Amino acid sequence: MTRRPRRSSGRLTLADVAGAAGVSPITASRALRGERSVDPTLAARVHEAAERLGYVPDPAARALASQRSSQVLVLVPLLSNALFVDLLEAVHRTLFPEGYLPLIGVTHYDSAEEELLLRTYLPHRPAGLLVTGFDRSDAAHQLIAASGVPCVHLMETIHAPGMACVGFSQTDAGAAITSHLLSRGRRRIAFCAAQLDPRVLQRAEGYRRTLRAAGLYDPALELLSPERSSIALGARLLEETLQRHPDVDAIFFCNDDIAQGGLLAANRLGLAVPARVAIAGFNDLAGSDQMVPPLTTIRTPRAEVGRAGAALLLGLMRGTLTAPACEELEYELIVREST
Amino acid sequence: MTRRPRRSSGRLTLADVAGAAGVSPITASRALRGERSVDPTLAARVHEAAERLGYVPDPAARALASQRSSQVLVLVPLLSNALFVDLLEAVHRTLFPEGYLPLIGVTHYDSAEEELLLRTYLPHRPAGLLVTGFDRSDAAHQLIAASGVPCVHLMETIHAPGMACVGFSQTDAGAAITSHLLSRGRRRIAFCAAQLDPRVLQRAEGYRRTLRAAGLYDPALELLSPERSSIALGARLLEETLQRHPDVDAIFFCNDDIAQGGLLAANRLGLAVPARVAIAGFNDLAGSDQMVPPLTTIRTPRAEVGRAGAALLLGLMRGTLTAPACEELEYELIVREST
DNA sequence: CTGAAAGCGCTTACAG
DNA sequence: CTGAAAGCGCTTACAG
Repeated sequence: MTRRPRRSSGRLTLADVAGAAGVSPITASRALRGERSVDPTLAARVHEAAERLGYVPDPAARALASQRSSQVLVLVPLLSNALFVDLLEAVHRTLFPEGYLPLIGVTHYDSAEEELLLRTYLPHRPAGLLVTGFDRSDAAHQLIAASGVPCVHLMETIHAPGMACVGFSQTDAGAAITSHLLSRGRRRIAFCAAQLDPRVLQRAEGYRRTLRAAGLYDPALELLSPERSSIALGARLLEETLQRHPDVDAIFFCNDDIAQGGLLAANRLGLAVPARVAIAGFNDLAGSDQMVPPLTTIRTPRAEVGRAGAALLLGLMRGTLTAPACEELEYELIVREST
Repeated sequence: MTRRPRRSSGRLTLADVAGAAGVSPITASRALRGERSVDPTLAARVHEAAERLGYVPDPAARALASQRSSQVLVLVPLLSNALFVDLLEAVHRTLFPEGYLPLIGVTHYDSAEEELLLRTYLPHRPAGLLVTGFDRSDAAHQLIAASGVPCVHLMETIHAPGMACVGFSQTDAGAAITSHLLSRGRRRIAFCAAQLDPRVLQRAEGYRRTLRAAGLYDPALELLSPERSSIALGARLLEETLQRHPDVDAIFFCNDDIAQGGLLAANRLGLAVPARVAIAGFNDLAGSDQMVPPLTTIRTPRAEVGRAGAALLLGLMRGTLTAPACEELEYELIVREST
């Protein structure tokens, strides 16, 4: 019956485990963290004691002493785009089993919000950082660099030494679906976009490049809305496009949600798809295969981006990977009946 | 030019601020935390110094010393249901400005996963806990209770003293939409459901109660699938229902995503909605108003649940609220052209 | 209202 | 390979 210390939290500590195992706390600490400079017999005794007592290390104490927490900050623009949900799921599946805790931050495509999230979370000394794309404020860049926290950029690729990233070519993917529309004999191909984040603009570039090469580029056929992407907006974009340019015979929507909205508007207006107008989307989101007719789109490798990005970060955090790498993944054209 | 201490992290500490303000670290700590037992003049000097130096408290040190972090663990079943995204957004908007950091955990409707998340995050000593519903393993319940962390239950209400919750009556809402279908003259009303989580089963109860009261309940018209809810599944459920029971004249889908899928299937099959079959959903998710025809549904107050739940938790965490309360919010029947 | 001391539960850095 | 000491940067508990 020992007297309770003045400020004990009642929590089981490393000292308890060490005592039970008959070693010093430092040895127990080393054994539990898997440092291999520990006698296997002692290590086994420590593990057995920890197991038996139900010991769980205190993350706060660990973070304070080591200047590194086990959390990984993941910054995504939005949760309402299923794309990022798939990404986050893959990140979680990769990081969590390895002992890292993903911490989701939502920026709403707003660089001030992103900066605030960084300012708020960086003092927690996350073990790693996963961010979407490259487009952020200078202050945000500096915060990340100054923190020294390993960082991987997701969804886009770039050719810059020292930058770690995993993504795919948004531009090429935009070009691929435009080429597909051309191959279907379409000549007046419109581009409807929302949000206008960097990746959407890259898809626009792919569209322009392809149509210019075919001598069919007409800037008037681009309808770019800064509004948030939504099914309702897609409907409006289709209506507006066809009203202004009745000769349009195909529309490439920058994202499946507005494409679905456009398709539903066509259904409502009694416009035959693809006979009157072909419709293509981007991302292959849930429901696109259930539209009437099913939607042609680009299947983007977001789960793979999440997995590979997290794996890359794992290497950086553990120091097993020294040079930051950039991985470019494949997308896939999914041709369905809407084109 | 002081010599750098052995293990300094280079970080600005409370002692630096205190030194600059000419007070002791404890006084600086108290001033910064807004304790009011501090001379206003000194407090101002501390704030000024902190501001000038750009001091940011170390969350790990704070958590270790106070046995409480500023994170709030929020457990939701899924991120792929827009319902929970809206909930999380509202929680973030309420908690973040008050200095609390929401930490999202996804359970996938799996009690083992929920338990693991709890075991993993509870040692971080979150300031509060927000969980979805009441249905969890005994072990999970005990973990929560033993942690002593204030907890608010979201989305459902219950009559149990000591339980804090914010939700609405899923049963009544299910009854309301069923009544609406009856009022439209429908007599063979089917219920199609997926996921079968507690809240879906409560909606089923509302459906049964209403049809029994009308003398029109037929258990054969319930199609309950344990699969995850999806647009594709909704299509299958509609097809199966109408094939087995050609006399069905209305379907109440337990969630808008399967309702949208059912509606699209009806479009595909050329079934007139609502003439041949009326279709109703639940939750009023994005796109439901854009369907052809637009979908009748129940608008659930998930953002309000998130806001009120977080506000309740705030009171509990700060001790300004002593008795846990239960708040029941309103849902709204949205009648569109599909019924 | 203010402060010197102790402590939160770990890990680092230094010895051996 | 192992350990005693010191330290991470705060807050609590006790005095005054």
